[in-house]
Amino acid sequence: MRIATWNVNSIRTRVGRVVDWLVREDIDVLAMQEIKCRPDQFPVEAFEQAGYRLEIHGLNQWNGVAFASRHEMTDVARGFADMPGFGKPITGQEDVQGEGPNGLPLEARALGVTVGDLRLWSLYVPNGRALDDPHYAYKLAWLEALRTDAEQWLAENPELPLALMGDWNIAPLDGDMGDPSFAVGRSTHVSPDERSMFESFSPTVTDVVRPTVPEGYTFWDYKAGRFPKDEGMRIDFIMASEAFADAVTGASIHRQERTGDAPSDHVPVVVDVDPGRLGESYEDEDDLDRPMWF
DNA sequence: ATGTCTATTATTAATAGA
Repeated sequence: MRIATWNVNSIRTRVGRVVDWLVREDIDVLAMQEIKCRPDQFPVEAFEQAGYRLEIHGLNQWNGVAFASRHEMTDVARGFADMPGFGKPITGQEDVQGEGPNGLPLEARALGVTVGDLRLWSLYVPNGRALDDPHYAYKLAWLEALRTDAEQWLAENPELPLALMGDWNIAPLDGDMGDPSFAVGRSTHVSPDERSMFESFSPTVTDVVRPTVPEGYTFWDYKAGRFPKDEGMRIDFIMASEAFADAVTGASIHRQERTGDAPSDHVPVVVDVDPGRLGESYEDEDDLDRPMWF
């Protein structure tokens, strides 16, 4: 079972490339971010003809998250319970769809689905823009709410195979930052508060890609030749619970997808999961090759 | 090199966001 996350930077611009990649790489489930469209604008036919179902959460031309899956998706959640909104306070007259616990309009940044035993989230963490920008406080509050809710999901079910996948807009380690326009400790994505916030997700969820792929970026800005100079950033992550992590058999970052005609500025991040290693299969009589610590 | 992409509004040029 191959599960992936990819910030596609407009699905309408990228549909051919994304579907080709899904089929070529034999991907079962893809979490997309920055689809930049509403569901009625999403190019569903190309995915369906390739054998994928879709769940789409898009409110306007900004943000937007979605799943493409070869398998049935259930328990679809648009946003998580404590997710804050952003913008002008809602007075009741605006054309907004949803209001956060802070009374501000919700953005399309989180979509949860269940596939088999797996609980999967496609997440587009707010960028932050600048340390003194209101979007920066929003970023930290959004992440804190996500961590709070994720901790609760796992408190209710410690064996839940949960993955929080997407564009986290944080480069946790110095080696994850190769873009000289970001100063470690003094810019967004690499500030102490953002890195502390990222660290605070552990051990609830941990990075299941880095153990297999210790180095490499997932994003290169379009500007200033960042890709040819390999001045990128590692900001896309698959963060998973212990039950999920125990079933991971491999991982990869598809750097090649930053090349060629009209690439996204992000590349896909992939994990391979062995469903036989998940908790529901422990009782299977033929599952005798499972690790003995189960 | 205020560097490049995207989408929208309004009309082939401007704006805004990342």
